[in-house]
Amino acid sequence: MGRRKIKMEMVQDMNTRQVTFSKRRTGLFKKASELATLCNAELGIVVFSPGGKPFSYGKPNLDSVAERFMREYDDSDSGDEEKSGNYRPKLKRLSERLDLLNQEVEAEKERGEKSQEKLESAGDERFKESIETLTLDELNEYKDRLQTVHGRIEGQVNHLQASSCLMLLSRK
Amino acid sequence: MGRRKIKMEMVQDMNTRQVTFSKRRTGLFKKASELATLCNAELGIVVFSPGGKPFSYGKPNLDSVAERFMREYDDSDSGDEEKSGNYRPKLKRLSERLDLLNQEVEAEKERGEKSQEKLESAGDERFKESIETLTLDELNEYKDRLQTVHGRIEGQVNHLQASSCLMLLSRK
DNA sequence: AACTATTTATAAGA
DNA sequence: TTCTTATAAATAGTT
Repeated sequence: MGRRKIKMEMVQDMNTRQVTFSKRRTGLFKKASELATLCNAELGIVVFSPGGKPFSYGKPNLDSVAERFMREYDDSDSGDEEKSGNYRPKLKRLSERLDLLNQEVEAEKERGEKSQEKLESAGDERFKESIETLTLDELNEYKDRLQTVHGRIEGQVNHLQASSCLMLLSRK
Repeated sequence: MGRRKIKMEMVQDMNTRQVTFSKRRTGLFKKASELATLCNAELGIVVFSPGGKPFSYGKPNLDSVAERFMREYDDSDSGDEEKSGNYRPKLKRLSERLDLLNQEVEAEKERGEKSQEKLESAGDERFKESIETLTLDELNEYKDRLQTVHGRIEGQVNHLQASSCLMLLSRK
């Protein structure tokens, strides 16, 4: 892909290696961006340079999450103990978010069961009552809530995913 | 980079999009592999296909990095009780709860599908009876909307499953 | 940083 | 799906 074909092994010369890294990292992120755009795909990349510096790319928002994570992580640069301790509040926050999600799902389950019951009874005796409006409204409402909850869960899971991936990858 | 230059926007045709995704994902991972090899860099990539399926590449690999990450907490014997005993179980619990959430959403999805079936059968009955055509129109219109919503929810659930796969990848 | 000679990736087509 | 190939794109070595 250049003046000459090169062997697929670590570039020996440090300078050349750094240049190669820089060029190819740019190329990789561009490819990633194109894949994301063309295929409407979500993706995240974290790369550590030979010098150990982290670079990241993400669509839609891994970058911001990565930056935030790195910033928080780098803030505690005064020692190993503090660094290790820094994970706890983060994990606690993740845990709390999951608790909230659990509560939402529980509540939704209950609502769903009630809707289901009403729907079933209405289905059985649909000419005895004016189920057309009742069922429509209630189902509609239920559907909306379901969609909302699912959307929220998706968002939260994406955050969890991004955070946990970055935690893992940035440990080196 | 092919017979023709293409616009950098989402490929409209679903089939073509899938093919493009497959080809370019392969290309991206190859580039990543080369970058890692040539520059002795560590990196991780996670991509979600348009259908929400996860693909990942990592050097050395996401699993081993994850295991090392966990092992560091297991091996920490600083006498700090919070540190030595807490993190791994905590992360594991997060993963497990994520699994549960996934199951909950699956259940919700099923419930929604049953509701739709009921609604459809109700619509059929009404058609047979030829009563209250206005309501029948409303029902059919609603059915269309419901199907749209179902499609969206299904996509979200796929995404959630993909995300939780990632969490599973990073636990152990 | 730019520049090109080449290699590599890939969009269409088979 | 997998292969082929004309063409676009990336990049190794150079300036």
